[in-house]
Amino acid sequence: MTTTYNDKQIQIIESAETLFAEKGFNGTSVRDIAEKANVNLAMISYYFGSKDKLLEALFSYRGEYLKITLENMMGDGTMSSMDKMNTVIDHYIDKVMKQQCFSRIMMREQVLNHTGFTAKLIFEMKKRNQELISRLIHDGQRKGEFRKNIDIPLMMATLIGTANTIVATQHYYREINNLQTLSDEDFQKHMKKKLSQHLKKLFKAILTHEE
Amino acid sequence: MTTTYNDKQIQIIESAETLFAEKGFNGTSVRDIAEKANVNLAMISYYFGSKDKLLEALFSYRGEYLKITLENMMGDGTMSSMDKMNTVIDHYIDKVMKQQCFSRIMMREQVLNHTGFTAKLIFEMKKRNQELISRLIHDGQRKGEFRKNIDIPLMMATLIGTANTIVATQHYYREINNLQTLSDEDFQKHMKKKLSQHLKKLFKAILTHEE
Amino acid sequence: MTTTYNDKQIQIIESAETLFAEKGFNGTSVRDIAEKANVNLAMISYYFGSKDKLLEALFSYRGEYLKITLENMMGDGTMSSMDKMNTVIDHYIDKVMKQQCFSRIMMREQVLNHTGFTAKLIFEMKKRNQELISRLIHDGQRKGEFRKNIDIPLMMATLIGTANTIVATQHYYREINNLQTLSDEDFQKHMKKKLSQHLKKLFKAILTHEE
Amino acid sequence: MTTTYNDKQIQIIESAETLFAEKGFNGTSVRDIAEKANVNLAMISYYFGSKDKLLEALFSYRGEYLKITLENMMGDGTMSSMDKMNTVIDHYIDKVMKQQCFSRIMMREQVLNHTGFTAKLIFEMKKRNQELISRLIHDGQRKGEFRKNIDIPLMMATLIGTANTIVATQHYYREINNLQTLSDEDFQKHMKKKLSQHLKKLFKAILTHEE
DNA sequence: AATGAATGAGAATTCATTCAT
DNA sequence: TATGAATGAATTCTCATTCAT
Repeated sequence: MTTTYNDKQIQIIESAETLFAEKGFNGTSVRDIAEKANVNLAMISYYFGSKDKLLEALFSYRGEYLKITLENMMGDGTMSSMDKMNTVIDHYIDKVMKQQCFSRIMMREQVLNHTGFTAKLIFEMKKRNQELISRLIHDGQRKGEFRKNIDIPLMMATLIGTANTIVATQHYYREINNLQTLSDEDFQKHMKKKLSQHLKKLFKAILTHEE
Repeated sequence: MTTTYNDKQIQIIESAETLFAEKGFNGTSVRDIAEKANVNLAMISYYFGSKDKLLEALFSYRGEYLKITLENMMGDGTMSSMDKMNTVIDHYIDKVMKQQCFSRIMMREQVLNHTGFTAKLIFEMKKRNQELISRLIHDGQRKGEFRKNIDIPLMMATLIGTANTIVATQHYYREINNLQTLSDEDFQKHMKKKLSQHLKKLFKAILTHEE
Repeated sequence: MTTTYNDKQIQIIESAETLFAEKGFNGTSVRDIAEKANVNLAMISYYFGSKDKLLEALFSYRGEYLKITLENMMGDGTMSSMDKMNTVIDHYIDKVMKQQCFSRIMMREQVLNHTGFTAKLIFEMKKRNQELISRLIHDGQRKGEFRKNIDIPLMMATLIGTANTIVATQHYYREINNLQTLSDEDFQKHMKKKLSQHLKKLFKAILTHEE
Repeated sequence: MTTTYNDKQIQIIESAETLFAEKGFNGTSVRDIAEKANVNLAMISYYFGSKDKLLEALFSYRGEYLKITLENMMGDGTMSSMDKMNTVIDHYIDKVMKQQCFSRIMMREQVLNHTGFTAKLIFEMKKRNQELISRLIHDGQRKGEFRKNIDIPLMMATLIGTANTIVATQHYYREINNLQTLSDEDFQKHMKKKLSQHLKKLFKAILTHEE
């Protein structure tokens, strides 16, 4: 099922990713991509058929991430549900930060009235995540760790919305907190830690505090 | 400073808004806008100079909202800081839900590496909001209502990210919660109430709970 | 129903006609047409929407011919059926020779497995002509002028096939008959006369001779 | 002189023939042909050099037909000239019907202002046929079977034009005569018989009737 | 002998904008 | 003030062909 891409194709996909993140899908021309990827213009059609199909390829290239490790963890009897949730949070943050470009693209694309392949893919990712989280939460509720009446979609929106917003506007965050002196790497670490603490705190409040 | 627009111009701006929200800025052609607004194609260039300038016009048309009422409230000595914060939350939710199209556009545009007018405008909105919130929080801290060490940008990211994400993906929310039978209006009310409760709970946790 | 075209449009249509006749529809680029018509490349899309639509326009521009005069003649009680048929023949030859380019295009296009507008238009022309002829023939049969058992489609194929083939290969005809010394105009006249005599003779044989 | 083609080449040529007949030469891409022939794309260039050369190959592959049997018949002293002519007619019909695709292609290509190989080939075929027919007719005239003053090119145009037109538009013919219930094979036989009768009748009229 | 990968040239079309009126 | 007509530039994509292997 999972397509594998050769070096040239990956080169193209990753160049496209950067550009789509910077200028949007429609704002990026196939010419731009060819130039950035250092390949012949026609090669993009040759390999992917069309610009749309290239976007699809990008989604299947990036879409696989995350799944497996989390699903393994779910059955672990030694971890508390809250620990599991915190692991999920860290995994999600990790993903968003590792795939910043792709996250931007997804964030943008999900807002449009898409009907195509990507819309379906985004929907499926969402659903899969939703199901994972639901199971986790219901487990926690059964064990008495989590309170009843949790609005999962809202909770997810907080996870996704907060992480993506802060990453998308990280230069504001850096400026406001006077972190320009930090190296890029250190800043990323710093932001990641802060974001992790913040979201864990929020989730604790959502999952355990009585009204 | 604030430009006023005539009927034709507003017609154009609002048509553009809907289309930009649906199909993105680059995905919308000036022709589309002219058609939707029922005006002559050339009139758009005539009135706004260019498509970019039209986007700017949209931002200044929609950007004004919110400011004043909140600024008046700030000085009010009879309200607790938490009440004020809750009012801000409701105001923001209100804005996002009333201006769903515009919110989508902003969400999309803020992600791009813009260098133009809109980037500046978005930055200024953000800054103004940030300052408002900062004042409010520092007041609360001074009065002992709020705890120390609050990461304001992260908190803002949660407000903005959660609200926009849930609005942008409201059809998922509706489906998952089996709310298709509600009228559109009732669904909006329902979502708004839930979102308000959710965010207020989160803010309470952020602002008052000890680690 | 009948669209009217402005000067620019006619200029484009007629340039396209010549080129389509010379090099075929697919062998002609929009660029070629624009050049020949001395108009901007984009104007063709502007006026006709697409190359296909331009072909349609050509067909409706040229397709009207012939109809009316013949239909008037049909009711004429003073003419014999054979006279009427001879008039039809002359009209058809006239049309093919006046619209040589268009005739070539039709001849080519009718051979393809078209499914679009032009196929429908050709079919309708054929049908209309067929009906006209059928009425004429049945009249003649009722009056005892024509014999029974006439295969009308075959007869039509002879009319259409002979006229178009001779026109399409007129340079052979000219060469073989050593008519290069004639002026173009005189040659056309000559060919027309010969073709007319030939077809009338054939039709007389078809319509009146006993087996 | 006559090239022989190996299996792969014939596979390619015949696939090309079908496609050229369906969609025209310019409407058919080398990719289409490779796909239909189930061969590698590059093999077409490899074997034939270019698309144009492939068309030439098709013409020499199909062009040989007919010649020999007819030339043998010419010298036969036992047949009347009219019998010979009828044999030629049947042979031609046979050829057009057996090589329907190729006939369509020839019909289309002869209409274009070609200057290349195919134009020459078509011209030579025409000339050869013309000469054959001329000899036959002059024989008949010498023997008193045929009348004087026969316009051979016009007569040929009737043979070629009628046969090709009826074959190219056979679905009309079938529909109009309500022959949809016949099997394809039976319909072909029916059409062939009718066409043969029709043309023989016409030729008799041309060749023998006094004005 | 055969082919997968690659490409330059050119295809049709759409775009935002301009300009004469 | 408003607009129909027009256009240069850029878009995506397809094409026949080549070439290293």
